[in-house]
Amino acid sequence: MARPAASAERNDAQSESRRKYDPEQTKRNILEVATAEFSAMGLAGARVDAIAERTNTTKRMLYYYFGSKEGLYEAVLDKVYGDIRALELDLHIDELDPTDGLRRLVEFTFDYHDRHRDFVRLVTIENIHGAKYIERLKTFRSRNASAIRTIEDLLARGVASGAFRDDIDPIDLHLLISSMCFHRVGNRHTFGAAFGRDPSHPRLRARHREMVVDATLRFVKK
Amino acid sequence: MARPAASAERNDAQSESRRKYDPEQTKRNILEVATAEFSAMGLAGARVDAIAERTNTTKRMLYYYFGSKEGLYEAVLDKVYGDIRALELDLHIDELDPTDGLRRLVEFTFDYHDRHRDFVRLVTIENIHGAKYIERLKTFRSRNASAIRTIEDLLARGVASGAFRDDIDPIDLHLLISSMCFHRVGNRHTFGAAFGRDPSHPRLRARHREMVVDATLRFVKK
Amino acid sequence: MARPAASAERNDAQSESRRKYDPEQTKRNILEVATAEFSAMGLAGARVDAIAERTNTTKRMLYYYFGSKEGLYEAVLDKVYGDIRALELDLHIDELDPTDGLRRLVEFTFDYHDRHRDFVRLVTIENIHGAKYIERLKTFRSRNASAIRTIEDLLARGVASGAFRDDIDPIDLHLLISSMCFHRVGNRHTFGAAFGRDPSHPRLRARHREMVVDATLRFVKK
Amino acid sequence: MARPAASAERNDAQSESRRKYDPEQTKRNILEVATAEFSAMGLAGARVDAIAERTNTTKRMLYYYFGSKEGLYEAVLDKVYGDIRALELDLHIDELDPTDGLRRLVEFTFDYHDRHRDFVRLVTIENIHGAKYIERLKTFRSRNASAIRTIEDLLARGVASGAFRDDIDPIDLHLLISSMCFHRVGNRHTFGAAFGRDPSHPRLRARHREMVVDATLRFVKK
DNA sequence: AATGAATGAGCATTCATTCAT
DNA sequence: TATGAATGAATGCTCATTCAT
Repeated sequence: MARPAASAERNDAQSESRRKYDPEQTKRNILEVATAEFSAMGLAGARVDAIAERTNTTKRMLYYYFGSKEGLYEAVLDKVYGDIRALELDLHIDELDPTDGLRRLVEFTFDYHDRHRDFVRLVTIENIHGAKYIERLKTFRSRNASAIRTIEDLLARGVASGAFRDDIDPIDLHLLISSMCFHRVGNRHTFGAAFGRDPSHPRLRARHREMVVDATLRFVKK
Repeated sequence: MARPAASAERNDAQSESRRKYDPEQTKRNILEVATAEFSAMGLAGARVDAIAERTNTTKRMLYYYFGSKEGLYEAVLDKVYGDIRALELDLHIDELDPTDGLRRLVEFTFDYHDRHRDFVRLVTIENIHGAKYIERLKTFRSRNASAIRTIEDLLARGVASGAFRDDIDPIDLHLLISSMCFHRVGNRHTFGAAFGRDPSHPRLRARHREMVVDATLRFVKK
Repeated sequence: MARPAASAERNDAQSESRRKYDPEQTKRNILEVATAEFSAMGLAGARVDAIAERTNTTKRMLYYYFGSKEGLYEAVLDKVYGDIRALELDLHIDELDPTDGLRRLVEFTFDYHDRHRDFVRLVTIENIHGAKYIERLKTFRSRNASAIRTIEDLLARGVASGAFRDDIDPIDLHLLISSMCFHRVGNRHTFGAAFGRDPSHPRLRARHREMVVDATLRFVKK
Repeated sequence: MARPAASAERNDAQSESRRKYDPEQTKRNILEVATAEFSAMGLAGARVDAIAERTNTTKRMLYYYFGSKEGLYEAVLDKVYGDIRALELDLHIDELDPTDGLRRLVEFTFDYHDRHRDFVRLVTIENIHGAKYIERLKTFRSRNASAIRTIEDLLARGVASGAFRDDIDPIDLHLLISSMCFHRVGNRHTFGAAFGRDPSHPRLRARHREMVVDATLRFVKK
C-alpha cells in the first residue's frame, strides 16, 4: 500500500537496503502499517501494540518518531490527505474544454475514492472525532483551496462559453461530486448489507461512474 | 428520540415516572444514553462506565438487559435504523405525481439526515466495522426493501407518464439520493475544516436542499 | 441423584405432587442441583445463578432457605456426609467373622466411593478450604466415631481369633482403606492423563477392588 | 521451592539481586507467589490481585509473562509436577535389591508428599477441573512414564529373585503407593476434623510411614 | 411462598506510555 | 539508534446478594 512515488529516494535504494539504521525507511514503514491499522480500526480501536508488531521496529521507535498514538494518527492523516491533492495538480484540467474538464475531474475523483479506501475510511474516522486532528495540520486548508480553484476555473469557462449555468457555487459543486464519489465507498458495507449488492463489483462500479458523471453534467448544464 | 410512553401505558404515565421498578423505562433510558455515547465516540471509543454514569441506573443493569457492550450497540443500531424506515411509510408518496413525489422523498431524506446526526454517525461507525453488527439484525434487510419499492413505484409511474428516463435502476437512484443527503452531514467536520463553511448553517442548508432536489430531478428527467 | 430414603415422606408423595407450594420439595430440589454444581465447580467456582437456573424455583428461594452460598454449601456437605455413615450401619459386619467382615467393609467402602463421585469431590473441595465448613456441622464428629467403632470391633475379634496382628490402630487402618478407595476416584483425571488409563473402566475397577481387599487383608493378617 | 539461581548465573548472583530489570527473577518471583495462592485457594478462588500484591512487581507483569490467570496456573502446574519426577531420577533405586529398592521408593514418595503440600493440593485442584490444564502440558505424560519404568524394573527383578509375586501390574502398584501417600496429606483437614488427629504430627507421620512401607511390601511379597 | 428487577463491590484483563540498558 | 521490561490507570464484565411487588 502507498509506496512512495518520490524519485529522489529511488537513487540510493540500493545503499539504503544495506544500511542498518535508516530513519526515513523506519518512519515510512511505521506510517504504512499505521495507515492500515487506523483505517481498519479507527483511532480508538487501533492498538499501538498491533501496529508495532507488524512493523520492522519496536514500539519504542514509534514513540520516538511520532510522540504518541495521536501524533502517529495525525501523521497518517497528513500523508493520506496530501496524496490526493498532489495528484489533482497533475490532471491539467485547464487544458480541456469545460465539459470535458469537468467530466475528467469527476472521473478522477470517482476513481481516486474507489481505489483509496483507506483514505475514505480515515476521513470518515476523522469526522467521528469532529475533524479535530486534521485542523491541526497546517497545510490542510491551503491544499483544499487549490481544488476549489480548479472547479472555479471550470465553471467560469463553462459559463463564458454558454455551456454551464451561472448560479452554481464551486464549493457546493465540489460537495456534490464528493458526496457521490465518497458515499458508495465509505458506506459500502451497510449498502451491501441492505441491498445485497457490493458497490465495488466491476460492473456496478462502471455504472456508478457513468451515473456520477451524468448527474454532475446534467446539474451544471444550461 | 425515545418518546415517553406508547398508547397502552398512557393511562398511568404519571404514576410511571414515580415507580422505582420499571424495566421498560430503564431500558429506554439506557438506550437513549447509549445512542449518544456510541454516536459520539464510536464503538471502541465508547465507555461503558460513561454510559452507566449518565443513566438513572447502574452499569450492572446495562449488562442485565443488553448482555454486553456489543449487545447494547446492536440494540442502539436496531432502534435508530427502525425509526427512519417507519417514517418513510408515513409520507404517502404514492398519492403524489412522480415529480412531486420524488421531490418530496428527496426533501424528506435530506431533512431526516439533517436532523438525525446520531443516525448518520452510527451508520458511519457501522461501516468502519464492516457492517457486521447490522447484519445480525434480522429485520434490517426487509426494512430497506420497502424503501426501494417506493422508488421503484415512482420511477415506473414517471416513465409511464413520459416525465422520467427509463434507464434508471431504483437502487442506484436510492444510492445517489442517499449520497447527497448523507455526505454533507457525516463529513461536515472535515468539510468545515477544509472550506471554513459549516454545512449545517441554515442558509447553506436551504441551498443544499435545493441543490439535492435539483440534481436528482435533472438526473431522472427525460 | 440422592433421593430421600425417608419413609415418613413417602406416604404423602401423591398429595405432594399436587400441592402448589411445597417447601420440602423445593429445598430438596435446590440441594440436589447445588450438590452437582458444588461438586463440579468447587465452592469458589460454583455460581449461585447457575444453581438457581437449573432449579424449579428462583434465586430468591435459595437465599430464603439457605441464607447464603456458604450456607447452601454446608447443607450440601451435611447431606452428603450423612448418607455414607447411614449406610455403613446397615452392613451388619458384626455378624460376620473378622476376615469376611473386613473384606465386606473394604468392598463396601470401595463401592461407595466408586459410585459417589460427588461425595469424593466434595470432600476434596472441603479439604481445599481447610475443612472449615465441615467442622461447623455438629453431627460430623459423632458420625465418624461409629465408623471407627466398627473397625475396632473387627480388629479385636480378629486378634482374639488369632487371625490378625495385634499392633494395628483402628484409625490408621481406616485411613489406609480410605486412601486406597478415595484416591483412585478423586484423582482419576490426573491419573488418566498421566497413564492413559481410566480407573473407572469396569475391568480396571474390578482389579482395583481385588487389590484393595488383598492389600488390606495382607496388612492385617498375622 | 524456587531455589535461587542455577549454575550459569552463579557468578553474578550478588549483582543480580540489585538489578532492576531481571526477567528471570521476576518470573520466578511471580511463579512462587502464584504457587502459594493457587494451592491455597484453588483456580477459581485465587485472586490475580492477591498474587500481584505479594509480588515484587505489578499485576501487569503477570500478564506480560503468563498471558492470563489460566496461563499462570498452567505454569505453576508445570513447575510443580516437574520437580517430583526430577527428584525420582536421583534415587538410584536400580542399585538396590528389589525389596530395599521398593522400600526406598515408598519412603521417598511418602516424604515427598508429606513435605510438598502445595504439590498435593494442586493435584487435587487439577482433578476438580478434570485435569484439563495438565493435559495441555506436553512433557506431562513422558515424565510419568519414567516413574512407571522404575517400578516395572523393581517388580521384574523381585519376581526373578523369587521375592515378589508375579501378578502385579506396575501402574496398579504405583496407584496403590500414591494413594497411601497422597490421601493423608490431601485430606488431612477432613481427617483431622473427623478424628481429632492431625496426620502431620511427627509421631503419627512416622507411624504412617512405617505402615505404608509395610502394607506395600506385604502386598508384593510372595 | 414466590419473583423479576436492581445493586455495589470486585474481578480478570488491556492500554498507551516510559524506563533502564 | 534501538530494545525488552516495566507500569498505573482504566476497561469491560461478573458475582453474591437484596429490594419492591
